[in-house]
Amino acid sequence: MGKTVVVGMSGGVDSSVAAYLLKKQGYDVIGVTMQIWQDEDEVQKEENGGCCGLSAVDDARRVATILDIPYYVMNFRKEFKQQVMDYFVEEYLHGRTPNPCIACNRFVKWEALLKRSMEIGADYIATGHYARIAKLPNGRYAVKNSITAAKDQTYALYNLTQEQLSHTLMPIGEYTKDEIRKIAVDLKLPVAKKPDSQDICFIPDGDYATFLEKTVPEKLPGEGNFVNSDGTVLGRHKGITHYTIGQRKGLNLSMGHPVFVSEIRPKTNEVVIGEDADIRSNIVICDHVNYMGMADLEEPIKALVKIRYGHAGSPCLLEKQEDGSIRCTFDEPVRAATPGQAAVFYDNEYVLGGGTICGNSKMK
RNA sequence: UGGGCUAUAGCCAAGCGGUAAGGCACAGGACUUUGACUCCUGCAUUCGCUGGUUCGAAUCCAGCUAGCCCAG
Repeated sequence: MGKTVVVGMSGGVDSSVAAYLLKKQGYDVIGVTMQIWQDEDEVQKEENGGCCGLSAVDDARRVATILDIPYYVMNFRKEFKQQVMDYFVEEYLHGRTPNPCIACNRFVKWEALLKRSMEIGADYIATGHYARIAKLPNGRYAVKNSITAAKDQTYALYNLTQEQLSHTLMPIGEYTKDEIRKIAVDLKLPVAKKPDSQDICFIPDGDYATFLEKTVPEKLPGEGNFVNSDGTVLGRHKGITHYTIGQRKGLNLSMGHPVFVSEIRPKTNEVVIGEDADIRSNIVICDHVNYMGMADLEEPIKALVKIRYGHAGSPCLLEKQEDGSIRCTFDEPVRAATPGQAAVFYDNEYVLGGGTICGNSKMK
């Protein structure tokens, strides 16, 4: 009897083809779409479909029918609200910049979906991520990069646990985006031409600041001062939730040359403005570390570290500190290491682990 | 009140008689399963105002207005 796998189907091309590939490989495939943020009575808006998009259910169901696999819709709104949306809001209120996709992957797409999938008798869950999973010689599971450098989603997956990885399949990682689209076209899947997802799925218009204003108007800190490193007031800002480290646009400060947000101070409600040089740092500290390809960090090691999605990665030395956090000392300064974002450690193509950036050499 | 200086887009700023550089900001687009960064495109029929000289003025002249500086 074949193994059973639940495929999280977003209604997009990638997860649709993932379901097809797994079926072709002999698995008993069950398609599941996770309802996470959209309201039932609000299912009509369609256009940009995030990874967990709006037309998700309709499209996924049609694909499931074509592939002739069982299909269910599961409700994860509660988990998504708590683990992703609430976290997202809280981070901004504390002057940090969250990455909701990472939280969603860890706690919703994997934790919650895996649990429920196991309950209905599945052996694995699978998604349409451009990444692979490997079991290393040391016995640990690690996310491995996609074969196509142009589309690599390992960064957003660093926070998965060994337990989760051991029950996960990622068939898409063996293909390029073009190949996936071609497969979809050949299968005549209705989602073959669907554009890639982008933006935060629960904020389709990308205007997260307005989202915060609607969600927690009473908690927003309000206007404050832009200051430079001397403390000189340069102007007024719209509230710290509107900014992130390294940001240039939207400051409305005409200094004659580009300036960037170099620090956010929630306590004084100040946004510090600096030069390009001011947002480069050699040392980045991260906590809430998740060990993946390595079980722990006993001795300092060299690694490639990405400090944001799409970052090529920079060489640095990783050292574990007494409190369990990890200090990354980069060979060359990195730009705009931002608290709340993730630092993900790589050994060539494998993810060794990662953590949440909590500070850099420009901060005390 | 005398004397001097300066007035060019939201900000800074070239221009010096031949038909308005550039930077910043801003807007739109590209890129992107987070926020950013980056890249591309756009952005003064007009030079404080009113007249004059000239084939032709932001550029020269006069007056007016405003701001700055020095005298008092």
